[in-house]
Amino acid sequence: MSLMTEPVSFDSRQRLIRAAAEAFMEEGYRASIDRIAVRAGVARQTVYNHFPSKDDLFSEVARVAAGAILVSLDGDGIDLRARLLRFGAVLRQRLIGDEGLAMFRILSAEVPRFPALGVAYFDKGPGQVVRWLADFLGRAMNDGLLRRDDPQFVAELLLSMLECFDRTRRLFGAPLPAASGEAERVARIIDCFLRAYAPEHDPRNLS
Amino acid sequence: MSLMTEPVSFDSRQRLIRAAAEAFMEEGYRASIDRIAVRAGVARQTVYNHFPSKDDLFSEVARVAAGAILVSLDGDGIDLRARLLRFGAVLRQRLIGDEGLAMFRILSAEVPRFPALGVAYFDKGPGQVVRWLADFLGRAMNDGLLRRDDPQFVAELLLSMLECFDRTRRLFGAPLPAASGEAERVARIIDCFLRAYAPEHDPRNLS
DNA sequence: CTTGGATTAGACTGTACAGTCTAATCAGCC
DNA sequence: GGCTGATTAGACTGTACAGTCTAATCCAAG
Repeated sequence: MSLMTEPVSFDSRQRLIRAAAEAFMEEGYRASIDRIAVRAGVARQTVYNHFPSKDDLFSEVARVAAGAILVSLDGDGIDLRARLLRFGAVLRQRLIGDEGLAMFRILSAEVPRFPALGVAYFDKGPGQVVRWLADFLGRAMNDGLLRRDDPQFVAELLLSMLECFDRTRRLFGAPLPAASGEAERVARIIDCFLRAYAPEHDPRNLS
Repeated sequence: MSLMTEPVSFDSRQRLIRAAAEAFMEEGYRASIDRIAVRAGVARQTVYNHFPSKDDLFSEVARVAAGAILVSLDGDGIDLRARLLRFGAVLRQRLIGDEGLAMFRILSAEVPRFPALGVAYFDKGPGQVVRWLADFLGRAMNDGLLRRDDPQFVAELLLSMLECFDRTRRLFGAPLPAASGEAERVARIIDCFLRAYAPEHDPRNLS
């Protein structure tokens, strides 16, 4: 998590942001400027040289964090299921990994005091993932690989399926369901999704 | 916010808990004992007559909140789809309604400081809903109304589908997808679920 | 009326913190 | 060397707050 010590004051700004992120993730907004400064190996005044206030530092941390949850859908040449499996596995790391979880905690808690920040974060982070996924799924529908439906809705549905209650569980510190490894869980979810969105070719269809 | 003035000191404990819940939902853990007391129409010392510390008051609020998110699956006599629709609609009120959202925000943020509380909340609230739903779905599987699978997994999957990214969206203050009313959204989700979990060979359970 | 438990306002303590200010120091660069 | 801008430690201010204490007051039940 922490970078090895670089030449002090190479770029204290980056180290500050990183240290602040860690501190906020551990302590929430309670993390004091002093502790953040110590963590960054920097004087308190230096913090204020870079950021006018704690709120500004926090906003900067959130901005960086938004980029950190992006998951691409790269993977030409492999089939739909394999691509979704890969996507799902990475997405779940982002959603229920320690770092993503901690960021989610503090951001969702503080958003009421930073409304604009909340929207911006959503838009550059989770919202962006939805857009990419919707785009991807829309193309798969056009290729006849998936049942036709509103891609945005389907993307959101798939994302929540992948989350599969595990984020809630982990947020409250409840143990994850004993069973089977991550990979298997992702596979079960994706297969369930593909069953629901199989192309309509076969005789019976509802709609 | 305030209930009509009851005979003062009828049961200041209940009024305190309610006031504290409102204050915590608005301000997070920042809500001060003083403001909570004012809100309850009570002296600060009275708060300490009932709860040894702010943390204890907070824990009590969380305990009450856990019970408030429960959703039953009552509804004998109507078919599976109708029951799920009803369940889904109520569940979504709990998940993405203002109150549930605010509680989720503060609880998930504070859980790291109250690990036992987090687990207890999960167990009496969300965890209980999962158990009920798993039980219900398990019975539907036995009745041949649903494809056979691990009921716990399916319950969790259905819950996350119902949440459908809307909680995340609302947590960050992003607008809900313009489209169609709640009822239609629930129906789309439930129908998608029923498609994925139609009995394997004889799909005969939609209205 | 009297008594006892709950309640009240308000003063008080100690702590944590954001943010400012200053004077000294360090770094690279001419 | 000497200049410049960033950095440093530490003192300082003002505020918010949890929690305690006290002395007065209310209220219900005997």
